[in-house]
Amino acid sequence: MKDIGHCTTSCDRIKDVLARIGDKWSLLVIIALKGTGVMRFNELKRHLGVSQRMLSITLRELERDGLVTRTAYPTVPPTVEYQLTTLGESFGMAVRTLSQWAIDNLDEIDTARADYDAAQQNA
Amino acid sequence: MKDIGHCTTSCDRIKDVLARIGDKWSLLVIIALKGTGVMRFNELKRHLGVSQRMLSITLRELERDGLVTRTAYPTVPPTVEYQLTTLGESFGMAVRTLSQWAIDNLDEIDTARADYDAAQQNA
DNA sequence: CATGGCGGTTCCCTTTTTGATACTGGGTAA
DNA sequence: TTACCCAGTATCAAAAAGGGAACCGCCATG
Repeated sequence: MKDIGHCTTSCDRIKDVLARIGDKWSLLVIIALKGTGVMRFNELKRHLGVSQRMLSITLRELERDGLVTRTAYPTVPPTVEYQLTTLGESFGMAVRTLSQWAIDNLDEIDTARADYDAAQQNA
Repeated sequence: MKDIGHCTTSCDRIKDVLARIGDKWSLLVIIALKGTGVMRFNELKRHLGVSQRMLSITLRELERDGLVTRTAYPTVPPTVEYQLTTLGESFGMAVRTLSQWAIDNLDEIDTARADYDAAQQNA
């Protein structure tokens, strides 16, 4: 019998949502779209340095979750544009808080990490 | 020659910090400690439903990054307490924005997902 | 004619991550 | 005596994530 976490109120929901949109590429796509507004597939690919396979999967999931819209124009060569939905924008705001914190505090983390490693080496 | 992303200003830093503290267990530990104040190892383990291996790794990284403190008391059986540092508290604030968004919008994501799947099945 | 670009999908292979299990050691409760 | 608890560590197996290349149709360019 497994020990099921006693965190039914919010922990499980957070776990759920993190499992869905908490991966690296999803967050980076959201951030990119939030900054640029609308982007095409290969534009995102070059911008993020992500493989087309991962980008394809990531965008499909984000569209499925209602965070981005996909608009295809029947041109040759094909043109497909991605942009955030209202829900996606709202998520982008929350992500922005996190990424801003990251930018502001990365140096402090680096320092703490160096200190820790130095202390470990002496021990 | 690989295509190196043109996102040198903030994208790489965000990528860095997400690689460090953006994983599921780190975020959940931060949230748990933020809510409870101080917790012991097995207390966290039971609360989150995480394997001891992952919890051990996660806590060591969080301590290394200066986000949590680890205090061991030489009792028998051993007692080890974890709590957020000031930096960890500050990170907790940013995480809280994200987790609150998760709680508020998970239903909407579920709906969008169901709609998408239904539309796919008809196609 | 051959090549390249767009926006993907599919297959294969490698790397990374994660979970489960067993072990430590000493005190304490059954 | 036997079993359990805490706070881990070490090891192995399974699963997931991710990269690379090949392929699609179709048009423009060299």
